[in-house]
Amino acid sequence: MSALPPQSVHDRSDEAEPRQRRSRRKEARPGELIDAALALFVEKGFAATRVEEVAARAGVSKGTLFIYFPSKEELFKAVVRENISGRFTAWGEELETYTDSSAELVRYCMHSWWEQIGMSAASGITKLVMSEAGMFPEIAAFYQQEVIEPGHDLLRKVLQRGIASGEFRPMPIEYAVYSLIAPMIFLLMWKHSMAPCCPPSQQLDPVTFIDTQVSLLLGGMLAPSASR
Amino acid sequence: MSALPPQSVHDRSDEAEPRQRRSRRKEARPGELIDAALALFVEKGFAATRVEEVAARAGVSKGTLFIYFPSKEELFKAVVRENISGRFTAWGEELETYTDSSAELVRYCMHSWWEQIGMSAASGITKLVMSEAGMFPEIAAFYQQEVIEPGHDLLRKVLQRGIASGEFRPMPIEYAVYSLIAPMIFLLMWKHSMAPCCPPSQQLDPVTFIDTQVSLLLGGMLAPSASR
Amino acid sequence: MSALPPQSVHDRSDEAEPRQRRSRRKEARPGELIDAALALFVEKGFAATRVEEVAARAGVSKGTLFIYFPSKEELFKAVVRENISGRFTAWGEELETYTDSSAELVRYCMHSWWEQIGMSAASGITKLVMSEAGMFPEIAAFYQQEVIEPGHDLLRKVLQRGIASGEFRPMPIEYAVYSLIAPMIFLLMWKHSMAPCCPPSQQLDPVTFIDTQVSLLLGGMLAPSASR
Amino acid sequence: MSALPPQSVHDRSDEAEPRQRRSRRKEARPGELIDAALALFVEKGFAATRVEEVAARAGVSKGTLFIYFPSKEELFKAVVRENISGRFTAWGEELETYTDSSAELVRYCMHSWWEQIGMSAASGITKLVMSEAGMFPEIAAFYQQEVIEPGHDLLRKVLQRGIASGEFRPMPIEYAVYSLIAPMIFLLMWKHSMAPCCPPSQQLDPVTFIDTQVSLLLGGMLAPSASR
DNA sequence: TATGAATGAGCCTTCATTCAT
DNA sequence: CATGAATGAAGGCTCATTCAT
Repeated sequence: MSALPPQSVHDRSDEAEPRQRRSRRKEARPGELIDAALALFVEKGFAATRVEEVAARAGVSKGTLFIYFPSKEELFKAVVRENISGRFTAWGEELETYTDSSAELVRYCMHSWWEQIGMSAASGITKLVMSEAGMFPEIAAFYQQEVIEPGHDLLRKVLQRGIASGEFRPMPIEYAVYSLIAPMIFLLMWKHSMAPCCPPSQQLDPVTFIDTQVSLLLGGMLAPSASR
Repeated sequence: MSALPPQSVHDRSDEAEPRQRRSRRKEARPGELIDAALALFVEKGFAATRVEEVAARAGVSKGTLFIYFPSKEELFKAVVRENISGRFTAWGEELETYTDSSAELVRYCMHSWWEQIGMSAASGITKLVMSEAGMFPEIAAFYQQEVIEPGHDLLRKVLQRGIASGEFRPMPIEYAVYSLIAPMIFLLMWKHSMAPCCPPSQQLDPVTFIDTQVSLLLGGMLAPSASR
Repeated sequence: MSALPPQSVHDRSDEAEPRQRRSRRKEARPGELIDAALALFVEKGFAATRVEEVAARAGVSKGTLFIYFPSKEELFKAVVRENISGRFTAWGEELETYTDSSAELVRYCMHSWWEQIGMSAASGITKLVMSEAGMFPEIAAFYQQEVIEPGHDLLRKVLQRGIASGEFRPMPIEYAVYSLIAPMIFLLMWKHSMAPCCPPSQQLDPVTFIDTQVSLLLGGMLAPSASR
Repeated sequence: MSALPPQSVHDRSDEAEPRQRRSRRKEARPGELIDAALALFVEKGFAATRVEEVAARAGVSKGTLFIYFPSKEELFKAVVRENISGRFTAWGEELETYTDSSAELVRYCMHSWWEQIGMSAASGITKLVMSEAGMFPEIAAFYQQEVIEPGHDLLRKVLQRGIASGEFRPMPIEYAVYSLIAPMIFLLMWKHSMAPCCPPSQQLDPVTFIDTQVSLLLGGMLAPSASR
């Protein structure tokens, strides 16, 4: 995990050198707007977010936003599109060369996903997409296709690897994959929905949650011979 | 309908006997409005749902809605309040008298929940609450307190029952409970968000999903001695 | 001309009895809005007229306008549609039974048109349509078809009547018709465009203008035998 | 270009020799902008024309336009000012030396006006001024003063010449002049408004129209003695 | 009590105008 | 001078809410 390529898909966090005002920013604008929009859409929902807020958060005026995005809706789509992790191919390659046990691989996948997606700002889009799916069915379908499906494929391979090696017992793969996806989706929804409204006593620690979850699931996946 | 297990929390679905139109409906109005609102809020979100639509779906005029609910926001709160299952106490009693194995109990809980909550019209409020949590933090907190917590307590007891009897191995109970909750929440979100946008090939069968999920988790919960 | 049926196509000028506020006005609203819109569109043009002004002039709020017309553009179309004179059929019948000379008939037509169209509030739509033709080609085509054409047909019949009776000499009828139309259109445009901006010394008296115009044209139309 | 009959007021149509790009164009800029603006204003109206379009059509950037014209309104005024024919003095001189009959002179004036004004790009300003008179009263008054009045004076002289020579009968001169102006204004309005929206079957041929119009009017102007 | 016409605050979007480069 | 990114006032349109009937 250490040597992995940089974090988030697009990185504009460092406002390091305030060089030439105009020209430099011009290229940065769309990204800054998308970041601002992501944060606000996730927090308040699409409808309740005013474009003026987004613009203000990106440090520009309302009009400027419309230079880069023809409408609020297109901004939304851009937010989703831009935050769709293309990391799956990288992960796919990582999987090919993985040498440890499949149980370890499952555990690694889950934690890795959390660290790279779940903890990043991009984590909000899943919540966003699920919340706004009713209003943007195409977006939801698109997300399903571009994010859920690839992730699903990756995990299927992981489980097949384990079954092929005899480490895992046979299982209904398609549903078992969802057993891995479900807690992660839950974690995201929780983080962005209930967590901010709950007292500290009821906060979930993601890493512990994932650990527990994986341990339990692996208990059901590992072949009896591979006793623990 | 009489001998059936307690259906939905409130039932106005059957327009069976059109007795006295006026009088009967008068009392039913708020409930009909809440049902209509629930359906629309879940489908389109709070902001994108017009009160006029809600009224129309309930068969009344826009003005009438405001006789029963002082504002759209209050309508929302009423929707959540009204759909909060008070079934937990009933389930609690059921648990006390349950005699089968704890593994069976877990399985029973999950399926029972799905049949009574997940499949009902009320299933949407969870999606609703999570989606709108950003806009209605009090509602989210309220939901957490009135629904999640009791459910959590119930499941905790189930697990403790298994551990106490030696059927389950020791485990971090709080997180293990979330291992049971997570897939159910995921299922709800899925049903109301992605499912309507996905091709048939990618639809989840809830029962199979729950089955697989429970089997895998139980694999991790059951004590080694209780080998399968 | 005195005994002619009522003036303007639709008459809402008399706010006589302020009976019941709500109900009575409801039916009057669209008409009041159309009248207000006509006046403002003619005066300032389509784009420079704010819907709020129209509403204010009709004595309602901005929102009310949109109850009756889905958009400013539809309001514009309604203004044109509503002001399209259906008087042509009545004139057509009048023509059939006319017994005086064709020269008199021509003169009568011109003055009659001025009194019934030119002087009415509806006179502005011609100016409006011509001014906005570039932005509303369909409207212009519609107007051409529903107003210009019927008027053209009527005048053609008048000229044919004169030629058939030998009162007029043969002439290129289509263009001769435009010789009658042109000064009337000019008069309208003038009234709504230049007149309000010109000093009194340069105002045209419509009746004198029409008189002169008709006299001159008839000079060219009358057969030589019918010497004056 | 030197020996040619006085074309349009300003001519930038021929991009013939692409000499020194920069320097030559620099001087031409305002004119190119005015031409572009004229075309667009006539086509779409003042309000519906975006300055950016004008700039683009003139091949410069939006900002450049504002170097030459302080505001869109000033651009409009410049368009009108620039297109005001100073040809009246030339025509006035032509009139002094004209030797043919006054009837011929009238005919000549009308056709000449059409060829030099009506057919040129500048023909649109009349339509423009009349359409936008409500929004730009000063412009309308200015136009009246600088264009209509001189033209009116010229035609008055023509008629007076005919009356003085006994060729024309006495007539109310001021209104008779408008009898000549009206069809020309109508023709312009028609060309720029209805014509583009009408089917070919209803197109007017300007020359035939003018011919017919003049013939008819002359019929009413010529003294009886001067029988045809 | 039920209705639905009316309201007006609010938001998205446009576009003339400015100004740093 | 030329550019085009940025601005922000203005205006079309929506919709929750009110209230006379």
